[in-house]
Amino acid sequence: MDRIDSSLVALRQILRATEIAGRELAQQAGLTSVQFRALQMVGETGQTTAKAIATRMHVSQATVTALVDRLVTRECVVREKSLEDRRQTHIVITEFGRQTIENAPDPLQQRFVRRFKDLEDWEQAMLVASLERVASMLDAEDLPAGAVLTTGELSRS
Amino acid sequence: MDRIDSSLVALRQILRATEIAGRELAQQAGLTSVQFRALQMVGETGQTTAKAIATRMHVSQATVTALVDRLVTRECVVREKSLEDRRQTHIVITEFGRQTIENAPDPLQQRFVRRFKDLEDWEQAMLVASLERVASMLDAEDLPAGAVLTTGELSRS
DNA sequence: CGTGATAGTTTGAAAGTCAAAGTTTAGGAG
DNA sequence: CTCCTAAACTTTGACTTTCAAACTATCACG
Repeated sequence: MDRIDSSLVALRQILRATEIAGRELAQQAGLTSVQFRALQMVGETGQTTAKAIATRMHVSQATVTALVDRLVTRECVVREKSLEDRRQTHIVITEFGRQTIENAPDPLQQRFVRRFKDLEDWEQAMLVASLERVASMLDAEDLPAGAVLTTGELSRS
Repeated sequence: MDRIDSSLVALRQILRATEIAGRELAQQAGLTSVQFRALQMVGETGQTTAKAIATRMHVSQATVTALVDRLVTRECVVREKSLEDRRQTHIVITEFGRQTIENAPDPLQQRFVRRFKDLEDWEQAMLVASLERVASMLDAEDLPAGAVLTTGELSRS
């Protein structure tokens, strides 16, 4: 069955393109991709907790501590003790951090969106249906996923 | 335009599922995902050169040297000076390395393939067309990509 | 035989990652 | 009110990935 190969190859290409774009994106922003991903999360709401980042990135809290240390050094975020629950630390994005995100264009996503808009109506519908189908075939459909196209690194879980 | 969001979300889910599966896969094999990827490449043909791995993984040769060092330590591969061109070193997979690959099932890919086979003919055709379409929209269609579903980490390029 | 390009290794440094142990705070049982 | 457990975080120590730059060994060509 050759279609299986075709589909796997296409899927792999999509993954690779995203991976490479992620590198460039982060590099352009002067951060590593991991740092950039974390910063994006903070940026979504303006502030979060270390725990939330750890959970979303599937990484330990210790890792997040180290990661946030670096974002603090780069003045993209600041730590603020929570007043409600003093065990928590709010990670708050700085103006500089916000600009870093904004000034980092995502050529990959832009390209995709631009081309998607150019498609015929039925084509758009087909693509959405297909992508959702594939996601469900990977048992991915219930994973939380913001509408942001950024790959992350790997390592143990 | 809501379809754009839907498509990006689905795409992101696919990426995440792959990412997570990659971690588990490598972990099960007792290697890191980077090591596993490299081992897979060696396994494809039984042997390669450091340069080839570096090129395919988009990392520097120095990185590959370090990586291969670990695969050698774990007895998954051995280094052999090339006889034709003595500058080259062939990275050759060992029996143990081969077993490591074989014993590491890829649940994600298997799941996908299994479900893909269950689809109606027209659905398969649609999925392939859609995936290839998306790949081309990401300018990914000319990237070399084996028919293997594994994500890689990131970092600078 | 030089001389420049190629393939790899070494070295030193930054970053991501975790487990395990430690700190501080919250919240409930008594 | 006190004590104990759980939760949120940090610290420490160790490993891996990654690179740039410097170095070694070889090839290939004039």
